[in-house]
Amino acid sequence: WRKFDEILEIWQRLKKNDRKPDLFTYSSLIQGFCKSGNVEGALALYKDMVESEVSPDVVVYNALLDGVCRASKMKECFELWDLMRNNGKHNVVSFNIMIRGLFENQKVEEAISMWDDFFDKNGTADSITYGVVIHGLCQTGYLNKALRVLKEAEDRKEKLDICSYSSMINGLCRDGRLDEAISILDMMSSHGCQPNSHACNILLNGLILASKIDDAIRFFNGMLTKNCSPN
RNA sequence: GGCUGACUUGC
Repeated sequence: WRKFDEILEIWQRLKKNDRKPDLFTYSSLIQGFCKSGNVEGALALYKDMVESEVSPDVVVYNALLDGVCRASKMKECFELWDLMRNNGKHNVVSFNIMIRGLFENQKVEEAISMWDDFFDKNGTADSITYGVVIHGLCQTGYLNKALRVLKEAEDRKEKLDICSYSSMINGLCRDGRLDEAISILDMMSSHGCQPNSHACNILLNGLILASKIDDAIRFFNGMLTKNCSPN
């Protein structure tokens, strides 16, 4: 809160001295407001920036989009999204934020269709897109669809990273599909992603909670010989 | 110089 007052003071001094905040000033402040939960403040800054004829770029829009999603302001979210599409101010990060936001706000159908659209239109998914989609699908019970997304990405040799795999493993464990979880973990390094201790711990925990103690011990012994040593 | 994803266990 002290920092917040300091920022306000600096801001007022900036404005009083006729120093124009530039794109990056606005961008940093908007992000800061969003991250501290003050989306209204961020939107006010956005308005101020437009009035001052500093044109918001895709990073500013993305920060706002993420802010409204986290604040569950879905009406504002869709409005902003339309604006971004109409102005061509969106990129893969925008899609990642949107898909995550839709899943987080129980708009599962919308999240899935946004992903399908993106995918069909040859939007280039990055490893974060896969992480968001797989995590979202697992959290909402669409395990098989998540598995399909993962396998298809593997087949196309697309970038899947540790977050996609650990989400998938976590989802399978929580659904009691432990054998599949084990096989995903066993196979991931052959697809270019080394398991880390976080991923191994998720699986170990799943095995133990399911009382599969023998499997847990076998897996633990196997860890010692793989790249993921226990922490 | 500014934007997005896994959260196991313990604390």
